[in-house]
Amino acid sequence: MSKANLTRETLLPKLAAHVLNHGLGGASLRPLAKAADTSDRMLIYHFGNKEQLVADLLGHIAGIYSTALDAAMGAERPTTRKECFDRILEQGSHPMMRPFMVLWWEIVAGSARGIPGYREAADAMMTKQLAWLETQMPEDDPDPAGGARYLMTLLEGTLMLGVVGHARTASEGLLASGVSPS
Amino acid sequence: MSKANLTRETLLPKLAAHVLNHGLGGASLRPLAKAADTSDRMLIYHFGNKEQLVADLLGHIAGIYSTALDAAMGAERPTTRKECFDRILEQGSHPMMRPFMVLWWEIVAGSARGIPGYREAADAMMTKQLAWLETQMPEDDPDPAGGARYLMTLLEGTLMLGVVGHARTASEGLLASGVSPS
DNA sequence: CAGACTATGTAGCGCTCGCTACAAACCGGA
DNA sequence: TCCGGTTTGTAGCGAGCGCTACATAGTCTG
Repeated sequence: MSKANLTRETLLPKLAAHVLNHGLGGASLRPLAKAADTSDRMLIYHFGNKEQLVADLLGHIAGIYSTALDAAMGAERPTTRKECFDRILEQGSHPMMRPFMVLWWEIVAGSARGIPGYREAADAMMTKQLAWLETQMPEDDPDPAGGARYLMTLLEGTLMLGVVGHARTASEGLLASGVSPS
Repeated sequence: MSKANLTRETLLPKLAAHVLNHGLGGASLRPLAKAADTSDRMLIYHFGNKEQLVADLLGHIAGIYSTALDAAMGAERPTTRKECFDRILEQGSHPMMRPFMVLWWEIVAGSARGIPGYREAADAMMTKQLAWLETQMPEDDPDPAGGARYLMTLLEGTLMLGVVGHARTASEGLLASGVSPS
């Protein structure tokens, strides 16, 4: 195995890939190490302890999410809030995003429980998403800032309901609200 | 220690109390047993294995939630959607509800990850909450069913944003939507 | 009272956990 | 070339995990 350049920076992408596929809470050092072609011994050496590793990993994942949003910045803006909402919801429901969404709820749960590092990562990702959403608001929207926050609240509620098998509840609610059809 | 009447039914309330204070995912048999004044040996004896214990526990907790909602059914209904939303949000934000909310996000995360038993419990709780919310809608609401679903989506989004430190984002969004002044 | 079945205590199995002790390999500068 | 620091491998520690084997106490039925 190539032992070249074993640093936090080269390890984090492989660790992130493993965590996206297998979860964060249940991840232990030895499987993580194997996923990064190294040993638990070296993970502790480079990160100090597991808590720091998880914190760094969450920061790295938040960074990935941020750059993914930057890359997804559409050229042409939607013309209505409804269109804006539908577009971002569809993007979040894309199968490619599934591992990320599964991990996301784990981060929310960790944030609620107060596990070190989780809250910060979750906050960063939401802040980024909000900023991104503001840029995606219709150009002629009377209140882009407030509208983005409103849409984001609706969006997160929709995603949560979807996760627990109540996607229909959300879509019927959105239909009644006039924000989104279907 | 009183060894009287050691059954699933007498065990579950004590187990639920422990889980509400210490989390579900990280809970292991021996601390759970101590919280219920018994031994890990007996937990396995009565539930078969840990997975079944967790499933039963989630069912029990969903039941607790359901009866709590029944008890919280207000005598006089709100007169506007905004009032309805504010009232239920305030109730959900009550400090007494905190352990339950923390556990809730763990259930959502487990549901997203597909852990057996989580999805069913989450679904049951949301279904119950929706039914409850429908009864709390203003009497003259033009579309109580759709309105309840809309408010619920907004509510869940608000709660999630609150958990990750974005309560302001949600309240500003609600302000812009006209549903809640905050 | 005999026997069967249920309920419980004690002890421990094999495993994984995060982490560490110790030594060897490597590598740059004197 | 030797030397000191950085990086890595091997082995293992103590603890906790879910779960089981085995024996025993209690209880109910015939």
